[in-house]
Amino acid sequence: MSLNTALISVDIVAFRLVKGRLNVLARRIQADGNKPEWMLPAGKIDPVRDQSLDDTAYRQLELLTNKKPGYIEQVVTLGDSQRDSRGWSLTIVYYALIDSSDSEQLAPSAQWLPSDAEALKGQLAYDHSRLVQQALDRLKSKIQYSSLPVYLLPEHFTLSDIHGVFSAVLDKAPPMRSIRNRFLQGDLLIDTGRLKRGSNRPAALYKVNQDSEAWLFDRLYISTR
Amino acid sequence: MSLNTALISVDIVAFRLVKGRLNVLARRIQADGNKPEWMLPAGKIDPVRDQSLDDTAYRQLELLTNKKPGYIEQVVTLGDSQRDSRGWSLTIVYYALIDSSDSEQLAPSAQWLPSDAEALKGQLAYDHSRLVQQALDRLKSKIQYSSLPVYLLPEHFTLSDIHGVFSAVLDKAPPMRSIRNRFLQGDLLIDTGRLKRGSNRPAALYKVNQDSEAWLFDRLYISTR
DNA sequence: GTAATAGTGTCTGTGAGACACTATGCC
DNA sequence: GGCATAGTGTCTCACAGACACTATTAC
Repeated sequence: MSLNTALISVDIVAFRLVKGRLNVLARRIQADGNKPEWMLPAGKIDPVRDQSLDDTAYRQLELLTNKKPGYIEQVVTLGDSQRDSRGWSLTIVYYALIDSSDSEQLAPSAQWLPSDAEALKGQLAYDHSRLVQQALDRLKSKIQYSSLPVYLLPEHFTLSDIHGVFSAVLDKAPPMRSIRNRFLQGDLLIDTGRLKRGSNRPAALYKVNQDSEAWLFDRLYISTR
Repeated sequence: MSLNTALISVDIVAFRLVKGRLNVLARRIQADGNKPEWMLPAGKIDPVRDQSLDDTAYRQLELLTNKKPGYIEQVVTLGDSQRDSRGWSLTIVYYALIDSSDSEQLAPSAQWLPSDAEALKGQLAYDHSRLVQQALDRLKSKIQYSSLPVYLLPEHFTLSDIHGVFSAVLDKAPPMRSIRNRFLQGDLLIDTGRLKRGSNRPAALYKVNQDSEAWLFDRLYISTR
């Protein structure tokens, strides 16, 4: 049996908005020569500390970010004989959405990299740019019929901020009218009563209603396809 | 490290319509005393024969059905320290849709069991009834916005047969009018020109357009929620 | 006041659902 | 012919999208 536990890992694609752009969390690795110098947060299952795979994902991620992400979801498990030269390998891929609050305590070895597909290909080791692509595909799909956008925003945000999430993830966004209608229906958001003041008319600041889980709508936005 | 490869398995929840009811494929195990006597098709990765996890799933399933299923999809990977008394275990769960053609060559140890949740709890060993539930949840959800129903039908089928799939899976179905509008749009189905004759007006027989993959629609049926 | 962004009113389009209707087979 | 199931016509409803409109702030 050439499959051993050294080749089982949980890899996390953590997304975050940095200056309005979608970024991916990466960890520096010892660069030897021309090799790419980054990898995704990843690690082995700790049979003692981890009660479940979700625990493994949370633990790996928190090692770098020092806080619990607002949303994680398993994407897929990949296993094949090609990806690792040592033989059969098994990778459970997660993605995580990190809220873009100001305070952040990243580990020194960690850094946010723009999620641009081409750039990542040159920067990420192993087949990690492919894992990012798969996680991104899922995010791009799910953002269109769920409340996921709010998990990329800070605690308090405006409806325009949601528009910004769509732009960052999909490079296009539904009209504000549609975002408004969708996100203000139900008990999804709570109006904090506070306003975001800028150079123009202030916008209402909302926060997530913690009573409600990530919500699934029953239609896709069409303008984003 | 108490996690070893003996505890990695690929488990398949294969669905099929038997006399209009949703069934799940099970394999007989040596019953010792009062224990349940069935388990899901499952097995280990064969690092030599399997190029990928999908291969493992296909191989395990074909051992029992002797034919390739029309549709498989990975549901989730479960890992925790509770499910197997020997320690940490990892299970990659797939579901498969088997077309309900007449000819079938089941292995002697295999049998179709009604997918009724309560009944399965008493019949399936380990936590397999929970795996069925998770696969069924996915199927119930996805059937509402995809062309999956056709993968549970024989090669030639009528639009009423699709209605029957919804009834079997969800215990309710969209109106025929809606099924018609949805499934006859695009190039999803091909009218074979043949008719299914019964005691009443014959129905047009359709087949799947092999050019088109499993199709995703952009709205859920509402009557099925 | 003007500029700029927030937010509303309302019309159109699409597809699900309701339901009455017609069509075509078996007996 | 009657009956049963197949299939159509068409109205309503819900929600995405388009777009003109009003509202509220900074300056």
